[in-house]
Amino acid sequence: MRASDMAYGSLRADILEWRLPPGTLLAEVEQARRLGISRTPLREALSRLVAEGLAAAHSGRGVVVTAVSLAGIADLFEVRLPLECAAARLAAARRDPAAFDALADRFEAAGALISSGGTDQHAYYGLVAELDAAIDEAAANPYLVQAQRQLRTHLVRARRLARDNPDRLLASAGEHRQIAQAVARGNAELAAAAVTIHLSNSLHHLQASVPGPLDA
Amino acid sequence: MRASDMAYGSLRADILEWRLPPGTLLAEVEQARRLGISRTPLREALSRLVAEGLAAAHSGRGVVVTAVSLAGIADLFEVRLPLECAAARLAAARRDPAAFDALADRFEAAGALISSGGTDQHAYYGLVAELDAAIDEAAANPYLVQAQRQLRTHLVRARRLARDNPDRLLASAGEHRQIAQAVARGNAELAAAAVTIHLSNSLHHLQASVPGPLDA
DNA sequence: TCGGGCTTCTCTGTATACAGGAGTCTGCTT
DNA sequence: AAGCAGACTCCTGTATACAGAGAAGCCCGA
Repeated sequence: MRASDMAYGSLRADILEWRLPPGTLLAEVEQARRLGISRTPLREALSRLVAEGLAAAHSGRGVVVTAVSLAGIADLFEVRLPLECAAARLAAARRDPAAFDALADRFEAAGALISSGGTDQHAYYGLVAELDAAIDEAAANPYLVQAQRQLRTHLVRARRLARDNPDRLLASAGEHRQIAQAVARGNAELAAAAVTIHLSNSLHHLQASVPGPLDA
Repeated sequence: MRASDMAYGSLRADILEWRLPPGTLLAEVEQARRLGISRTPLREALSRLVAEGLAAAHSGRGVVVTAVSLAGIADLFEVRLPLECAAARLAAARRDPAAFDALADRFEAAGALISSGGTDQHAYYGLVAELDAAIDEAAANPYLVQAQRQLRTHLVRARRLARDNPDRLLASAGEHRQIAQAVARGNAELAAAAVTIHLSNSLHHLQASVPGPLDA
């Protein structure tokens, strides 16, 4: 493992999990010392974060962790909607039915688990990530995967703006189950519709649960 | 201007204009000497190219300019279609009518110029880039702009696979005029339809004019 | 003659040293 | 007291030196 890859992964995780909140100044010498590496690989990691949009080069003063705002989330979903729909359509056309049937079953089980109160949020988001990965794999389009990766990165950070309650998690599980089922059946339009519903509900929940625009 | 920015721009232009054809090995010391800079800023430029998908890190042997294939172009357009449609819809909703009316007029003039034989391909592609930029600006969505920038980068390279003939250029000018007009009128669905037609024709032309899959 | 292993060489990955510039603080002037 | 100018300081941007890893070539053995 290269030191720059390690630094990139570490910083990226720290930003995504809000250990490095928006507005944090990432000084080169400080971060290099913190991670136990030299400035050279750290600079490469920082440039990758900047390219990804997780940090911005604050001219002359180093790079700063970018802000997350309500307006930004709306923009994010404006792009996610057509892209996720396209991915779902392609996946429906090229999928392996068994894989998505299995995912649909697991979302049904997750829904039952949530209703019974045994909510494991971390595990649930892992399952969502599995569905995303399965759709990406079925869509088999590297350009699509790259674009999705960028957007999902920002989504992970935006999630922390909202308090996830069991009701929303239960509804989300049902929506994801619908998506997986539609893809499993090879019904592209149904899959796109299910994605549209899910993203619409997801955005609405996010906007409703954030008190005001949070800049930092 | 930073040396790394200069190197990035120079290498990017060289790759896009096929002065560095697919498969070219970009050795650090060689390129650094060619550009008259040190390895440090050159490495930053290379990492940006890799992140952009224009080059790939060939483990242990440096980075190599990525290939352009027919299958890759089909993938590219699979993503471009929903994204350009979304951009056109947003632009139609938020546009400044005068700007797009002016662009429509310029495409009409460009069409007349092409029919009369005075084709200036370079200037025409510049006009297309202006329309793209105007749509981006009107859509006012940074995530969309970033995704589009990535895709259009690869498109520029793919264009060189096809021989542009005056007939196709004339048709393209008409299609772009339709897009600009639809956006100017604020008709989102019409704009999306015009984009769909243009991309479909564009892809068909590309696929028809390439003899076989070109890997390198 | 062909294949495998070893050696060597080159190239990447990393660390560090140096220079230029931007920001800030302080002191002076009005 | 407030504003401006100058200098200082820290931080980024760049160059270079060094080490380790991978690849290629060569030699030896079968």
